Amino acid sequence: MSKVQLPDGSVLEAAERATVRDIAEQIGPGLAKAAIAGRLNGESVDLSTQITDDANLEIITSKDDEGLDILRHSCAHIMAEAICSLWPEAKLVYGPAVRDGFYYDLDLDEPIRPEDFQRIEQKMSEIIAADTPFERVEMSRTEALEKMAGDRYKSDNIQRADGETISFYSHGANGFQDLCKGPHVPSTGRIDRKAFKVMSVAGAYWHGDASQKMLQRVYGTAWRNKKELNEHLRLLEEAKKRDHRLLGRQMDLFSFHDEGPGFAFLHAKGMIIWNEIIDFWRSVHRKYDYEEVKTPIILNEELWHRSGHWDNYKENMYFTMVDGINYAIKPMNCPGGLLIYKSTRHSYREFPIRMAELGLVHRYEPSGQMHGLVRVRQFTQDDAHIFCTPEQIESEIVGVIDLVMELYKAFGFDDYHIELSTKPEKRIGSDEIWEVATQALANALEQKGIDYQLNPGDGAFYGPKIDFHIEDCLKRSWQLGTIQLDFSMPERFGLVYSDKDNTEKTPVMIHRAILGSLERFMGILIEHYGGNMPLWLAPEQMRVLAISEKTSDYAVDVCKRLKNAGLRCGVDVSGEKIGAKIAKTHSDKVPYMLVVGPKESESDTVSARWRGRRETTSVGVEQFIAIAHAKIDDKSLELAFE
RNA sequence: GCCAACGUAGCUCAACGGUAGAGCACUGGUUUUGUAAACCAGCGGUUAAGGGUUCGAUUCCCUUCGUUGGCCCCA
Repeated sequence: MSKVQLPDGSVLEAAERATVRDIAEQIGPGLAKAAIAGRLNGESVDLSTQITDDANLEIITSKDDEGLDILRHSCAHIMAEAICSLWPEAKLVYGPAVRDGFYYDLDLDEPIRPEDFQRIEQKMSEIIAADTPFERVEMSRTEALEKMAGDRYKSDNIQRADGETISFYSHGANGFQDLCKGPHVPSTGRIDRKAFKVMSVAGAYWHGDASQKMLQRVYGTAWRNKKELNEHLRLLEEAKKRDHRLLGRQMDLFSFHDEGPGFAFLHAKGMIIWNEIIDFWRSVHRKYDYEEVKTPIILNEELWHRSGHWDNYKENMYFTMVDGINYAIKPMNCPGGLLIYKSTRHSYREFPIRMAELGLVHRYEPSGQMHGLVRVRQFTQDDAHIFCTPEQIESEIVGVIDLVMELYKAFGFDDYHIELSTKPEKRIGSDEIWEVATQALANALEQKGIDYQLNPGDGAFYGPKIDFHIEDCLKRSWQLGTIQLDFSMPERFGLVYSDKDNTEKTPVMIHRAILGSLERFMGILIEHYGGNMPLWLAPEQMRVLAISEKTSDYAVDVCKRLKNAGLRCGVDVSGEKIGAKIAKTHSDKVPYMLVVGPKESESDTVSARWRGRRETTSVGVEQFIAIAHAKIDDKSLELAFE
């Protein structure tokens, strides 16, 4: 007889050889029916697991996130069986649950094609309909290795598994079995036949190692019921509409061409957004006491040998030759900044020197990496290099974090995560220096009370870094800002300053970018707003729409007055009907539509409606100008007035 | 870079071994319009590029380039 404590604190007596399922039944038949697995002393287990001792137990249903994960993981097994029955030569590698679904990696020479998905789904449906139980078999590691001898993937998985007990799960009439630590749903029928879908297939390296064989990774999605699946599919469709690549074309902001893969062409409207971002960026940097510099794009190759880029970054660089001399196209701005520093003598009294640069860099990216504006081969970094004394490091980093927060907040980004990346394999500088630098970054984060994720081995080659990441509409994570501490570069370049005691010392250098790449930032921003840019960023802030050509003159006049007031105003005096003009303006995502007819013409007003709203508001022209200016100055996200 | 798919008019997509089509956009005309798309006509393509198979290729095969989804990397 064991005592089982439930999450609410109550204690149940468990009968001899009682299973998790039995306890669920003791609690209530409804729960027993909904149960998927249990959490026994904090560990996830099958419903069939026996309770042998006093324990804490929680029943997991599909309502729990973990329950959903288990459901998806079981669905991955079902898909694996389906695929193996269609392609008996397929070797299974690894199939976990992931966000929104699951995948299974397979070694199979014949490519699985999207046309095959329906066949796979059909097979999965049959397996689910058969509703056979998932059965767990345990054995020792040695036995498991023997059992899987000849299967390099499963043998490898066994060797990597924790603990000495290795488990297999089987289900289905044909005895499909797979190495797995579980837990699983009690039987295949617990998956909703109408709530899963095979989504895509892609290549994936074994162990993520590019030198290993490429496997086929089949992605699927699975939900509690059909309604949730449909909602998920709908959200994917919605996300596609927010894709900056699509909006960039629709809104005429930028384009890409075969003549320059990975090099963005910014159109006139895109440049308006670009310049607004930069104007704001400059104003904030002035406030934080930064100076701005500009360094050349092409510099002698020798400089890059000195900086360590040649040894550590050559594969990502472009080179050129002029007058028989080798030059490199800069992939980073730091060496140029160092030369500026060196061009005059420096005293500790000047420190910290905060030298910002909107620097255009080129980095060679393998062709499969490019992605709209967020992954390009040429981009503008909102870079800065801070030269300071060791004592100033922490306060400078805190200052940069404050600046990051202020900039992100203005764009409405509250949802980002921070990573601290440490010493990589390819690096310059001593271990001791790395330790000090890494600690300084960690201290600053802790001082600000910021949660962060540790990324061992992911630092830049010259120092550890703090990165700021944000997600795009398809939930892909992108790095924006970065703060990198560097003790090595100043030494390599022989940077010095005169200290209080009149000795020469080497300054510390902090590299930082906040928006990261302006191209990427703009791409993320477009998705963030779904193309509906706030007034201060909108390429066309308002458009005057004439009811008919009879009021064209007034419309043109109003537009002119708004332009003279510094507003970005357009006018539509075409022969279209007013309904068509409104529809067009709306699809162009213009914040304000100002309709004018004879009535407005007489009273010097406009009939205003704003993006997303059908009602109109009559407002005087001068009054509207004042309202618009106020909203632009506030960087307001809200268009409504009245 | 690797695996897979895709590339047809400015955009979104048809046609799939037998003369390449539609909607939107654009141009001209009719309409003079009161709040989410009036009507008519016209313009627009060596079907990404190159090679091969074939009487004939947009369609089948190969190569290159580009794009998309992943993997590995990264701002």
